[in-house]
Amino acid sequence: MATKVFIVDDHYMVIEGIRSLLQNEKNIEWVGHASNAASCLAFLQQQLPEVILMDINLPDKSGIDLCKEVREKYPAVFVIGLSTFNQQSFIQKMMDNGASGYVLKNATQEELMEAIGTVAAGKTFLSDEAAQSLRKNNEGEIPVLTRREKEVLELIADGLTNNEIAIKLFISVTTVDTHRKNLLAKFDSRNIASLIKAAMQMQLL
Amino acid sequence: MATKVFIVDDHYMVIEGIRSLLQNEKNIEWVGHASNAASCLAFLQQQLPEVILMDINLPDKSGIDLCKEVREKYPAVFVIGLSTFNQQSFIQKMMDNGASGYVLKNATQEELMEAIGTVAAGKTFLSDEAAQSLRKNNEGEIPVLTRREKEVLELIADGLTNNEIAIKLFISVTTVDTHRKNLLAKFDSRNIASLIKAAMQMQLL
DNA sequence: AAACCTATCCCTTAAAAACAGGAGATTTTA
DNA sequence: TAAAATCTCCTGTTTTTAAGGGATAGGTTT
Repeated sequence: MATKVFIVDDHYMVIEGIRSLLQNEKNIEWVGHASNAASCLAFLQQQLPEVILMDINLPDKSGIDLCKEVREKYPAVFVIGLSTFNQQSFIQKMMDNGASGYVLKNATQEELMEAIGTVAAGKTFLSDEAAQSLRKNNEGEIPVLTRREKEVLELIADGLTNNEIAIKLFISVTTVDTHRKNLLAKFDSRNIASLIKAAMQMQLL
Repeated sequence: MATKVFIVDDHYMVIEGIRSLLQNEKNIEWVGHASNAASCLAFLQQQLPEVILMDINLPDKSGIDLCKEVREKYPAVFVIGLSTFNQQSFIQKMMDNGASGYVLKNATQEELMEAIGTVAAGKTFLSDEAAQSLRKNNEGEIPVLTRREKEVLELIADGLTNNEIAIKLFISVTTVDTHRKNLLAKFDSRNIASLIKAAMQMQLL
């Protein structure tokens, strides 16, 4: 029986590329594609594929969030993350949110087929580079930030001083300072400059 | 006569996608593809296409640099930038380095065909989104930094204090301070936090 | 030769951030 | 419900930045 595969990617060229890679495979059934999270969810109400190839970068919602939502609503559907970047932070987050695999967009047809097969069988597939990336990064993990910390971080990155942030959030300057302190600790940064750089690299800003 | 088209992109899926989009077009002749800058340059020594679709992100060299090199060596070859990001800084740099057009990877077949046709005729093609992005960004242009300023900027982003930077570069703290001052002015930033964010967005770090 | 860029150095002052350490109140979660 | 997490606020001290001013010297371009 053919594995039913669905694609979510906002790049037409990538969808075409995957379609072209899979179209002659007999044990793959292409059930459709979506270019954003909303139409993906709409599709799933009608029909359930066995595997979803999901881009990390979607226009309306990040693939990381979409992955979580899909896995909660339809536990039988397996998700393979799909990304241009070989960035540990993304991979980590996708796997944390229930993805069964991760494939880079420079994957070959063989690798893609292997990934789909492995994941459809309920196992985990990580492309070589992605696996490497996961392994080596014990340090450099993405800190878990609270809502307030994220808010403060964004305002800091926008150039506001503690005082201005305090006014904006209706809290005391000392509180802002505490959040700043905790941010520095969580990122293991010496000062705001390196903190902002790290946060940007981790796509937190 | 068919337009000879060559692709440089490190993502196999994208190459497949473009190939699939163009394969039934009679006025397009697919002359080959490369997945990095080096093999692109090697190919050009053998055969010259009329149009190169060039990814911005290549493993060995940025598309921005490759574009410049190709245009200098082979002025008859027109380059269309190809990118996932609709980021003004990239577009700007590509055009500055002699690209004749810029297309996003979510372009449709029609848009891609139009781009190739326009560029092959010696004109400029910018996809709608890219054009918008170029227009609105008179402000937010990338500052021109001196060698020293770049050095200092990087050290600041790495979390060093002025004092540490001074020691590292064998210059006075006041000099570091001057560079910092000039950086803030060039980026029109209020403080280092927003400066680092801006620099990261412009891919200067 | 004059104009310009770059890098270097100096001063002052006020504001801001970093560091240290504690502590009460409210949610979340196990 | 009890423990943990989160948000809140405090008092200090020390270090670093920001922002203003100005100056000199070497090199490049025009």
